[in-house]
Order: sequence, then C-alpha cells, then structure tokens
Amino acid sequence: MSINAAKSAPRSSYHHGDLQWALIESAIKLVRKEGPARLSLRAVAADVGVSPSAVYHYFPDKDALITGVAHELFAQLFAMQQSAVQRVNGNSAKAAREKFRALGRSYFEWAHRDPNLFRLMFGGFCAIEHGKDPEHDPAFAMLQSALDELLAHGAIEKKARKDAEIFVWATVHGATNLIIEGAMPAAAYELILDSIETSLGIKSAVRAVK
Amino acid sequence: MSINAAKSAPRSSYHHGDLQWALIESAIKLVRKEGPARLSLRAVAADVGVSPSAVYHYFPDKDALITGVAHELFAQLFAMQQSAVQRVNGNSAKAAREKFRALGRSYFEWAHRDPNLFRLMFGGFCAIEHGKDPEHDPAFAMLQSALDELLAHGAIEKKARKDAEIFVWATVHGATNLIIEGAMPAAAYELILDSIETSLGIKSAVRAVK
DNA sequence: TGTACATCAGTGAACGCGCGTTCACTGATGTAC
DNA sequence: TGTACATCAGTGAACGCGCGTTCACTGATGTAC
Repeated sequence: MSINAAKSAPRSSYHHGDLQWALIESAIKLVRKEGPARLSLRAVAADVGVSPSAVYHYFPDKDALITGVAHELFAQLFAMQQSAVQRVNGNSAKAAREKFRALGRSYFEWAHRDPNLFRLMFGGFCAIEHGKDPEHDPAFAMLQSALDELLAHGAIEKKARKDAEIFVWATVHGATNLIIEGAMPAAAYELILDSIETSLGIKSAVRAVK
Repeated sequence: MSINAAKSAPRSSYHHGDLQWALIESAIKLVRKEGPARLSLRAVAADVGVSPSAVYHYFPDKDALITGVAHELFAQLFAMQQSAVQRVNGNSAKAAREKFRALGRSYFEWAHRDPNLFRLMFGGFCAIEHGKDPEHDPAFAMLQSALDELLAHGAIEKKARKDAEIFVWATVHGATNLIIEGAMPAAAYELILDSIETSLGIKSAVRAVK
C-alpha cells in the first residue's frame, strides 16, 4: 500500500501536512489528464480535498500555482534526463555517443508519454524561467557536457561543436513538438536523431560500435 | 478609407453578407491579441456585431470555429512563405540557397510577429490536418522543392538530401517555438539557420557569394 | 407591377455551469508559565 | 501536568462574471405568379 493511496481520500486530520506540495502534485495530475487550458484552481482544491480558498494560503493566485507546477515539471524532466544519461556506463567515444543519444531520446519520451505536461511547459501558459537564461539551466548544462564529452573523445570535430547546443536543442524540441501535435509521425524521431548525429559528423566508426 | 474600417462598426443591413468569413477574421484578431486559451465564441460574435447564437448558423460549435481559424492560419503562413521564396530571383546555386534561407526565415518571422497565432496552430488547440499528412501539405512540399533545387544545383550532396525535410522543419520549428516562449534568445535564430546550412554541407563557395 | 409566401439570416432571452477571488469565521495546534 | 492564549491552517458562503449552447422568434430577402 503506497503512501499515495490516501491522496484523494478524505484527510484524517484537520491540518493537511504539506498542502502546497499536494496542490502541485494534484495540478500536475489534472493537467496530464485534461490539458493545461482546462486546469482550474477549484478542481485542484477539490481533488486534494480542500476548500478553494485554502489554496490562497500557499499561492497568491492561480498563475502562481501554474508557475509552481511548471517549475516542478522542469525539475522532473531534468531528473529524468539525468538518470537516462547515468544509466550509460563507460568513458569512451562510444559511451559519449550513447549518452548523447539518451539525452535526446529521453526528452522526446517524456513529452510523448504526457503531451499535456509538455504543452504546459512550452505552450505559453507560464513564463519560462528555465532556459530563459540557458547558462543556468541544468538541463542545458547537461547537453553542453555531453557535447564536450563527444569532443573530448574525438567523436566530433571542434568546428562541429560550435553552437551545437542550441542547434541540437532546437531540433530535438521541434521534432518532439511536431510529433506530439500530430504534424509528424512518431517514427520520424529516430531519423531526426540520426540526422543530428550525421550533421555533427559523429564518426561512423563510433556509430558502428552501437 | 479601407473596407475594414467598418469591421467593428454596426452593420448597415440586417444581413451581414459574409458572416462566416467575418467570424474567422475576428477570431484571428482576438487570438492574436489575447491568446488561444482566451478565445470565446461570445467575444467573437460581439466583435463582429452579431448575437452569439448567430454563430451557430455557420459553425456547429466552438471547436469548429477554432478549426476554421487554424485552417486559415496555415493558409496564411503558406502564402507568406511562398511570397518570400518568390521574391528571390534567379536560377543558380546562390538563388537556391537564398530561397532556402527565405523559407526558414519567414517561418520564424511569422511566428515572432504573432506568437499567439503560432500557439493556436501548434499548441494542441486544434487537431492539425496540415502536416499530419506531410505529403499533402503545400508548405512541406515547398520545403522539399527548395531542397531539391539545392541538390540540382550541386549546392548540397545527395546523401545530405536524405530526410532533410523533416530534419530542417524540426530545427526551424523548434528554434521558433523556443524563442517565442522565451527559452532561447531571438538572436540565436540566425545561428540556427547557419548551423542548418553547415550541417547540410552547403558549399561555402555558395554561401560566400551571399 | 404588385402581392403572397417560402426561405434565409439573424435576434434575444434564458439555461445551467464553473470559474477566480474575497471575507469573516472557526477548529486545531503548540508554547509559555 | 494543566491551562490560557497566540498562531496557524483550514472552512464555507458569497460575489460577480463570462462562458457555450438552446430555443422560439422575427425581420429581411427573393421568387413565382
């Protein structure tokens, strides 16, 4: 019996314990199911089992709740990418290439599993703070590291490294968005990853070891 | 005095003339200003100067109106890209390269001028029909032609042509989306176009003539 | 040219709903003595 | 250990609003004779 089993059940005590967190979790659940445009503060409160006005003890208004949700989602996406990269062992050109590929793949898989969460993050529902200053975005930094590692192992040339982070991010993000909106078939995603690797000039020797 | 001057003025005759078209035009105007999530059927009717129920003579429900809007926006984006390409004269490698660049630039400029229209098209507010079947999307076909032309003039190699349309579309679209959502600086866009050209291997000779 | 009438394109009132936010409040909790 | 009290975390009723959709209707239009 998980601790989450009681999530929607009536509270046993008057005080909730961690209402702020519960509200964000519930909001994520509802966005996942209904889409960001349909998210309502009242529905979130009801889902948690609390009166609508209780929300105002933790968020000044609905926008603040949405910002909190977005913040948490960016953290979850980052954690997910990080663990995908860490699952790759080794310190070689081949490993570097696998890490790079894992980064790109996990980004897509995250979005494809829950398109509505991705829409909230990048659909203009919140002012993005992650990535706004890419220098301080941990996910962006992780992409940079992966590219640096490819370079360090000689899997790509120095000139291919230039501007590669924004280029790769744009391509991965664009393919993801187009696919989840039905404008591109999901099968195209692996082709896109291939094209990225080709365009960076990842040595076929490295790729062949796959 | 343009014919549009009377758009929001009270109608002179009882019958409107072309209410269906007026509703779509007005909806586009409101989406541009307020964003797709805030679009309401009542506001559109009020803007045109008609009762809310009049809308139901032309659209079965609000979703149908939105679909009509999306359809029109895709047509406008296509027309805009087409005219950008046609503005390039000549039949040379250099011209082919300029056309290609014009395609990518106009896509971004369209979105950057009116982010809310772009959001409606690709933010999950409507089921996309353009591009869903890329084979029959005129904008996609135009991109294919541009790539074919580059190949025909020897500006790119045959192997770079493979899957290039989805690759280029993803990159252009992704950069556009990230920039209008504030996740990437607008200045990055030209770098992205450069990276695309580099990755396709557009001959520097062709690029130098710029 | 005038009239009857069918068709068309609108009106406007009403429906029930869910929304974000406010306010005065009360029950629960923990701490000081 | 017991009690008074301040603080904290909720309640619940109410506000005014705008929404999508429905319905019976009426005014405008054009056509047939």
